[in-house]
Amino acid sequence: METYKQNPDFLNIGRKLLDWYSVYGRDLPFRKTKNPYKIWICEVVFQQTRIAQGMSHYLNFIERFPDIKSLADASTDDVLLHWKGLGYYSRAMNIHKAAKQIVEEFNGEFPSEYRDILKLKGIGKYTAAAVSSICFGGDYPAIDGNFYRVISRLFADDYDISKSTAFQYFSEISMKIIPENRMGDFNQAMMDLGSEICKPKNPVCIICPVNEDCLAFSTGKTNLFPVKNKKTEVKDLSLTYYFVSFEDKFLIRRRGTDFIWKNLYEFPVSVPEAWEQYIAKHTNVKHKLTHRNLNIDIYTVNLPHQNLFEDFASEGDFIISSFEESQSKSFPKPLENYIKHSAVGEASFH
DNA sequence: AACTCGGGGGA
DNA sequence: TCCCCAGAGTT
Repeated sequence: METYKQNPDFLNIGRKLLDWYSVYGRDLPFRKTKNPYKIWICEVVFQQTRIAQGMSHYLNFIERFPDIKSLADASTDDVLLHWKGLGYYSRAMNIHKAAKQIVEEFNGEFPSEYRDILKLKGIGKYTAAAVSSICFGGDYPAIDGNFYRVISRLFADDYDISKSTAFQYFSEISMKIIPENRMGDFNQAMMDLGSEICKPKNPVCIICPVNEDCLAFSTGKTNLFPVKNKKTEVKDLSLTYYFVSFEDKFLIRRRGTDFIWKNLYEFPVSVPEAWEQYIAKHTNVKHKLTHRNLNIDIYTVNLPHQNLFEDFASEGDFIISSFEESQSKSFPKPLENYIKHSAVGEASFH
């Protein structure tokens, strides 16, 4: 579809968006700074994450790790702890690695060139463009979900945004409507318009600053854009855990770097058959993720002797943890919830 | 180019 | 239920 090429005034659309942003832009904590470290962290926190959901994590993260060096010097557990419950945990590991990368390769100073920013672990085209444009005046459009939606509706463009070529496609279109030297503000204007006005469902077109220019609106077809053909399959996943405890301690172990919940902690996934007699309770936890329906069985194992507990721990390389100690580690959400509501957890509250 | 990685919220 | 959210890494 070539409709957008017939639009009479691309630049005027960009100016309207900037004017709207200067008045109605959201007042967010990271809007008051051009500190590339803070902009970087916020961009990664809010990848595939709503502002309301990630805000407390962002604030806590920045408070605990106020600069690149403090992050580079931190432990894996400490970094993951501040990412606890946020999901997509490789983001935290990548941020940690990138901080070390900046210390080693860029003398501890956040790189100012787009190409250098792009070299950092966990920073892709979108985040590099956002940091570059907001902090260093780089001329790169930050093409994200908001961007796809706004542009595809403006020009009623049915290009499939789930295709890997969509980034390049929408990048070229967007360059036609962006005023010179205002890329940072423009990128943030797109984010706010997409979040507040041009929402995925029920967009508030009546107060949109560019509704006169929007082909999807004028034809009453905003619900048809953007076009996204790829459908994600939801799979079932069953897990079994054993909450092995003795007095107020229980066993935990760090997960591997494969599959889900990379580097987070979990309970033992098996116990000796002879321990059948010590299984006291069975809890079934159902947990929904984006691409998975989780079905988790958790068996409570109360051991009668401390030596059984300690032998099993040392053989299986488990950590004997108290409730308090577990609070300094990052668990998958359903296991976190289980610990919180377990007898061990409740006992520790009193 | 397709697949994988969490969790929460809105409709 | 289904879809989406300030996407990136791996294969």
